[in-house]
This record gives sequence, C-alpha cells and structure tokens, in this order.
Amino acid sequence: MSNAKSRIDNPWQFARSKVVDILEKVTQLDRESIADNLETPPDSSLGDFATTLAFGLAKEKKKNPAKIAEDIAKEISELSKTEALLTAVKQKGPYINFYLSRGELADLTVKSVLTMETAYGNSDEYKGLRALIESPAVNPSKPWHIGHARNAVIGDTLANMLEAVGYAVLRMDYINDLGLQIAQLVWKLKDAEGPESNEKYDHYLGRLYVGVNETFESNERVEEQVREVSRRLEDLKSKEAKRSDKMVSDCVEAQSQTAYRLNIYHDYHIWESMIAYSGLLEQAKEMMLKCDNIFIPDEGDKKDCVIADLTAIDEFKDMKEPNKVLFRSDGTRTYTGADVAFQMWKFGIIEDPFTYSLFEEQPNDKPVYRTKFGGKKHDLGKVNLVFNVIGSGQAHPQRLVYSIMDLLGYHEQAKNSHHVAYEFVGLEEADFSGRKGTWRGYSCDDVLDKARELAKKEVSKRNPDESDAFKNHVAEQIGTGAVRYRLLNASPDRRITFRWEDALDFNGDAAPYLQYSCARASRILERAVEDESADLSLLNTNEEFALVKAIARFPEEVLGVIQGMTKQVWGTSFSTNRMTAYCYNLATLFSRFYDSCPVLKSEPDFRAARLQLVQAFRITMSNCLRLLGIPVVERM
RNA sequence: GGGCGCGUAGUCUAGCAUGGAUAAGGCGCCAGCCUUCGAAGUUGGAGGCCCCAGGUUCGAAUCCUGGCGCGCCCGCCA
Repeated sequence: MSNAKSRIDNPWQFARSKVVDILEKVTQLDRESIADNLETPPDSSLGDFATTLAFGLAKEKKKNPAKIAEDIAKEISELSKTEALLTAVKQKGPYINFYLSRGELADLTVKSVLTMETAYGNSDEYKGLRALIESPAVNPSKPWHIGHARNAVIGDTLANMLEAVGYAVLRMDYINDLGLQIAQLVWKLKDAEGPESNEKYDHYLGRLYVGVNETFESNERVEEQVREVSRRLEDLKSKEAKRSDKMVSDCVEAQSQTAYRLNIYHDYHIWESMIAYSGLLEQAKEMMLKCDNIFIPDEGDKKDCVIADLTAIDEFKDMKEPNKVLFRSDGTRTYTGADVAFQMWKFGIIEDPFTYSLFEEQPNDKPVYRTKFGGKKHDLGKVNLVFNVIGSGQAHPQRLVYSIMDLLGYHEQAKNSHHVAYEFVGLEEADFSGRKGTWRGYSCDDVLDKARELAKKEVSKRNPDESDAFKNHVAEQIGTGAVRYRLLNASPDRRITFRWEDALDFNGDAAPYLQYSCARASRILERAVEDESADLSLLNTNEEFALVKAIARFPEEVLGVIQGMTKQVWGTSFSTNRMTAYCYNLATLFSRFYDSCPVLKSEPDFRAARLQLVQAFRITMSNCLRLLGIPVVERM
C-alpha cells in the first residue's frame, strides 16, 4: 500500500510507519522485527508508541537494556525533528516512548474520515475474493430462541466485516425440511387446530411440537404413522410433501420476521429436500468413490455402506471407529455424507443442479431466493472461502467434513473451509430444548419484545411530546441494538447464561450507550452552521487527542479482527467482542470529550475544529455500528 | 478412556494468538457533578492468592508440564 493511500484510509498505520521508518534508520534492523517490538504503552502519558527493542539488543550486546535504550533515544531525537508527526521521543528505563504530534494526527485523521465518509474503515485488502456464509440454519419447526440469534448475529456481523475488507459475500441459510421433526409436525398438522389469533406460525409449530414429541415417544402406533409420513415425504408429488412444503415455507416466513427485526437478511435459502432429491448426492457419491480411501466394503458390519477410511489422517486415528459411514447400506445419506456433498456444492466442485425461485422481497429491498423444484437456474459463481457458523459442539463433525474434502483431493477448499464456532446460550437451570420446550418465554421474539417495551418506556420519559410512531420506531431500534450487542460482546468461545436483568440493562457497556453517543453528536451538528475551513491542529487537549487516536485506529481494528481469524482444532476464531470493545471505547472517549470540551459555546476557531471532530466521530461510530448491525439512532 | 473449550474483585466479563511498565471495564456499593451542546452521561473511592502446584525467562494472567472444577464432543442416531 502506498503511503499516500494509507495516509487517507488508514491514518494509524500511516503514523506507525513513520516511527518504524526512524527506528529502521537508527538500528539497521529489518522493518518486520521493529514492527513486532512496537507496542502501545499502558498509559497515554508514556506516549503513543513504545519499542522494547532494547531488551533484545541487551542480550546480544551483553549490555544494560536501559543504557542501550538511552543511546538509541539520543540518536532518534535528532532524526525525529524532521518528522512532523512526532513531537518527542523519550527513554524511560529500557523503553523508548514516541509521542505523536496531537495537531498533526488530528489533521490527518479528521481529514481522512471526512473524505472517506461511509467508506471510512473499509479497505480493498481482499478485493476480488468471494465468501459464502451459512447461518443460522434453525430447524423450520419452531421460533428462534435467543441462542439461535447468537448464531445469526455472528454470521451477519462476519458477512458485514468481510464486505468491509473487500470480499463479495453470499449470505446463505440452510433449511432442514426433511428432519424427523418435520414428519412429526406434518402428521400432527392433519388434525390440529390452527394457530390462535395473533400467534406467529413458528410459535404455533413450536407449541405443537412439544406435545407431538411426548406422544411420539410414548406411543408406538404414532411412531409407525410418523414413519409412514416420513416415507411419503420422499415422493414430492404426495399430499404430505405438499403440506410439508407449505408448512416449512410458512415457518421460514415467520422466522424471517424475527431475522428482519435483527437486521439480518439472506441471499439464498437452501432446502435439504433440494440437496436430497436434485441428484447432487448421487453426483457426490460417484466422485467420492474415485478416492482410494472411500469405498464400499463387501463384508463386515459396514457391508454395502460407502465409508471413508480415516486411519490415514493423523488426528482421527484415535477415533473409536475410523471408518466413517457416508452412505448407509440402503443407499441413503448420513449427515456427514450430506454435509460433504453440500460443502462440495458450496465451492462449486459439483455443477449446481439446483433450481430457484423468489422466496420474498426483504425489508432491505433485496430479494431472497429459495431452492424450488421447477424453478430457474441461477449462477451463484465460484466462492473462495466458506464459513459455516455452527455451535462448537459440532467441531468434530465439521472437521471430519473438511478432512474428507482434503482426502478427496480438494486441498485448497478444505483449507478454506471454516467452522465459525460459538458456545450456546443457556439458562441458569437448563439448556434450550425444542423437545422439552424450555425455549418458551425466551424466544428471540419474546426477548426483542421485552427489550422494545422497556426501551419505549425510557424513550417516552425523555421525549414526552413526540408521536407514538416515533417512540415505537426508536424503541425498536434500541431493542434490536441491545440484543445484538449483548450477543456480540461476549467472546464466542464463552457460554452465555441468559438473564433478563443483563439483557435489558441499557446502562454502561451496552448498545444504547453507543447509540446515545451518536445522538448527542447529531444534536451538536444539527445546530452548527456549516464552516468549511478549520485549523485542526487546535485539537490538542487530552480528551480530544484520545478521541482522535481512537478514530484513527478504526480501519486497522476492522482489518485486525478479520486477519485474526485463525483456524484452530475446535474451529475458526472470530472475535466479535473485539469489535464491540473498540466501539464501546470509542463511545467512552467521545463522552469524555463531550463533558470536557464545549463545542458550540467555545471560541470560533476551536468551535470550527471541534465541529469537524464531532463530525468525524459520528461518521466513524455510525460505520462501526453498521458493521455490528446496530441501528444508528438520531434521537432517543 | 481420548479430544476440545472455559476458570480473572460481590457479580458479569476484557486481556492470553505474538510474554514487557501500576491487571482493564460493566453491573452492584460509597461520595461528588445538570442556570453551559441531552445525566441512557461524567469524576473520584472501596473491592484481586488472575483455579492450584511446579517449570522456562531479565520479566508470566499470557508460554510449557502435571493436577482440580465446570461444560461439550467421540453412532449406518438425528
């Protein structure tokens, strides 16, 4: 990246490169090791960058690190006088601390943001690459509970962030319309009373299912009837199949209402029935059997099954059963078999046999398509990366799928298959279970409703004269934000215990605090008169400088989270919490600035400069909130 | 039996990848700040064997080894 370019779209990186330049000249070390030893001091009074190079050199030269630091610092302080971005270099013990020019950084940063506007924070680092994300894949037999929302929100935020760094993203949902639950519900639906008035269809099915499952487990005759339904579902022209399609479709429509409230949209819904009956599996099976380690034994307990021999793979050699069945002896697929085929489809290894039709127009004005027999062919194009957002309990099966891909010779695709893992959301006394119905009272709709209700109370208190429509609108935005933020702010590898008092706490480290900082900034800006020119070097109080630095760091923070996604044995880490932490910190620094630096009431020169800073803040915060899928609120 | 994750003030968490200066926040508690751009805010305070024991290192919440506690995973199931 050229200096001129990074100067505009990544001010912090630009500033750091200046420090590296100088250290390079003085120490003659390579840039990489200099950058590795450059850190942020624990306290801003100790400067903006610090190098620990003296520790390493001390060992080499067998000298006191503090002495070495002193020598280097002496040399640097001469050189640094030619660099406008630096004001001071001070040695403290073994550390050498660099102080940036507050005015210069403010000028550089604010101008960057005002030039880039909504694109500030974005980069074209990964331009030309395409990614596919599968999330959240909730069974179409019940409403989303708050745990499903965690998946959906992680998937959506990942999609936003990938787009910000240049990827083209395909947002995909998987609809399992062939599970046992579906057969049970189709059986039940025949003589069930319809939904109660005002009852959402997904809630209705969820309620039915709890009852059905109890009958199913205690009654053999029912079990036999459900199996019969299951068989008939395979005939796509059957009454049952048509009823099932309608039921699932209605359920997905209802679940989508919940997704929309969370700002979550998709491009495609892939139904399991399409995977099962489009010929995809047969094609996949044929391709798999060409691989030496995948075969059909003629004897033993796996006779006539298609199995993958995993003993060749080191990490699975301790498995109880290293022969993984992909297709059963009766020719039907196992979950793993279907998952491998589906993963092959995602990468375009198998030519797309699916046909599609419009499912609905979403509130974001974009269409979402579903797979449908008799629909049209679509060209989804090749993707480079696939992210499956799935609970961490699926780590082992996911790795199996990727390893089998590798076994099949698709090394690149195996490497580029990512299981974005997260822990479940639970209650203090139980986990969420569709069978037991423990989700009741904790559906995503319930949580969003309560959040909205509480938000409306607060909004009404502060805006008694506003219309009801205004209050409802803002309350919904605050509710959505609060729920999304809670789910993203927890590290994905940590289990969340759901508690109402946490979910509905609008103070402190929570979304309304972020939205509030934006609203305050908006208040100032709407009262200001346009003033083109401003001397940004006047921005040099502690509070202004801290805010400027945080704004400057935004592009690097976005990139850092994406580049920090590393593949581990248990899945691929995606630190949503790092992004929320950045955002919260940014809001905190604005609040401090707000309290200590009057804008509209200060002298004209300061006023002009501060107005631009407020503008830069609002742009940055809005961009950050957009990545997180949290609505930007103008007034609350 | 084997594998993976988690363990940090009363409580909920961040920091651990790549070791570095006084362990950072929220909630709760105590005490201040609205005749100055919105108090969903802000300033200060109390509160800690960073699960335990060893080891590596000039330096460990962070890395290594061995424990302990909690959760999850290892089917021709779904």
